[in-house]
Amino acid sequence: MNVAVKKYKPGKIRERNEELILEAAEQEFVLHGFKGTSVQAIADRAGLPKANIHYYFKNKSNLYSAVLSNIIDLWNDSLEDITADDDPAEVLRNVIRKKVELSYLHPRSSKLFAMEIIQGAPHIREYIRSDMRQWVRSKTKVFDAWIAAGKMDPIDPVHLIFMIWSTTQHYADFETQVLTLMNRAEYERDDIERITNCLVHVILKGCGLNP
Amino acid sequence: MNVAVKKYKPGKIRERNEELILEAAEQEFVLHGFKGTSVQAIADRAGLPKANIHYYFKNKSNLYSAVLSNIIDLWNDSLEDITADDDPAEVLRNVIRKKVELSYLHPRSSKLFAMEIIQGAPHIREYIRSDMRQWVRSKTKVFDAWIAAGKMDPIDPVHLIFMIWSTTQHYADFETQVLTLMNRAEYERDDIERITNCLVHVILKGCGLNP
DNA sequence: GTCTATAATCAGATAGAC
DNA sequence: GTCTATCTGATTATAGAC
Repeated sequence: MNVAVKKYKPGKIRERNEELILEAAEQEFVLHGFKGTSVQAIADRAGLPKANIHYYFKNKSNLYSAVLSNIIDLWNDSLEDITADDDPAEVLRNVIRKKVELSYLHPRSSKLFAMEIIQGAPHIREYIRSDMRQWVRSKTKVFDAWIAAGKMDPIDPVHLIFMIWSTTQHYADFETQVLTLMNRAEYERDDIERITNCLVHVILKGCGLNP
Repeated sequence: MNVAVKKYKPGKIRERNEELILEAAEQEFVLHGFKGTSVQAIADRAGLPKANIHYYFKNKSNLYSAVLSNIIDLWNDSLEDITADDDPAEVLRNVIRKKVELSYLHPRSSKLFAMEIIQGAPHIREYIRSDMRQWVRSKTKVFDAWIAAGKMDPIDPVHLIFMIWSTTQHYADFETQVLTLMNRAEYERDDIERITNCLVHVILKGCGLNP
């Protein structure tokens, strides 16, 4: 039997408060950037005294890194297990659908990640240089195999990946502009379906695949 | 004869200093956002005392608006004069080329505009709602005419425009990520050519046009 | 674990000498 | 037009009572 069982819900408060703070922090960081966000504003949004933020996360920089780390985990599981034997059309269809879905469900995550990159990626430079580069390398190999096998047009795999990222994340990052230009208050399920179909059509057909 | 001619280069200093300040401000705003940027940092970068910034531009908000206004002017001249009689393939080729070129030549402008939108477009909401929406409306009519004439696949024109914007501006906004993943220090002329050709191929072919 | 009070620093903006 | 000095308020972070 676990000894901790006798203690009164030991990590429960901590877990809940950390969650509250991370959520509030993400919102504030998206609205005002890292430097522009005050710890006070995060505390107010989380409904906690400012000092508690410093109690749970040593300082603003640590908190920001924690938020970014959560985001990277959330967006990391796509295209995970493809091989040269898979059907490229089906793989691309699934990736595009998944990315549009993520943009729909977690626009704020995408926005904060985008802001970090736009500002020169000062906090995640190393992640891009190592993990992300490794990931891209392994995927491009599969694309190259498909091209060599004549399964798709010879599109540079790296730029194809950029194209999928940019077109799908655009609906999260530029949400404000997109919705205003479409004269809508927020995305509906229908919109997501239409966007996905549109992107799948253009990108797959553009790669010489059957949409 | 102009009376001002007798005065000692009246607007010269003002013009030069305003230019210096706008340039420095754009750099700082991209790096730290509106709230995160201090007037002192802009002054330091411009090589002027802080008080001069307030002399030329009433306050930080005015300066920021001036920078954004410059950016909008710079990016505004594309797709300006297309008609239903034009060849869609040629128009799209030119637009993509022009947008990639702008991203190459003025990445900072694109970045700052992107940050403003990501943060909810607090300073340019009205511009998007009026001028930009009007512009999109007029262009979609041309696309619709092309589709009705069977000149291209029935791709929703609005999403096609978003696709062109997102894929081209990605190379400016996500410059840090793109260059790191491509293992390069900066874009070369060759890269720009390759990127343009790749985007032209996929998008045009994806729309049922001849790349 | 929680939160008030406070220290030390930095921000935007302006007055006023030059 | 230029720039130093300064006001006022906000900022991060911490100390210490509860």
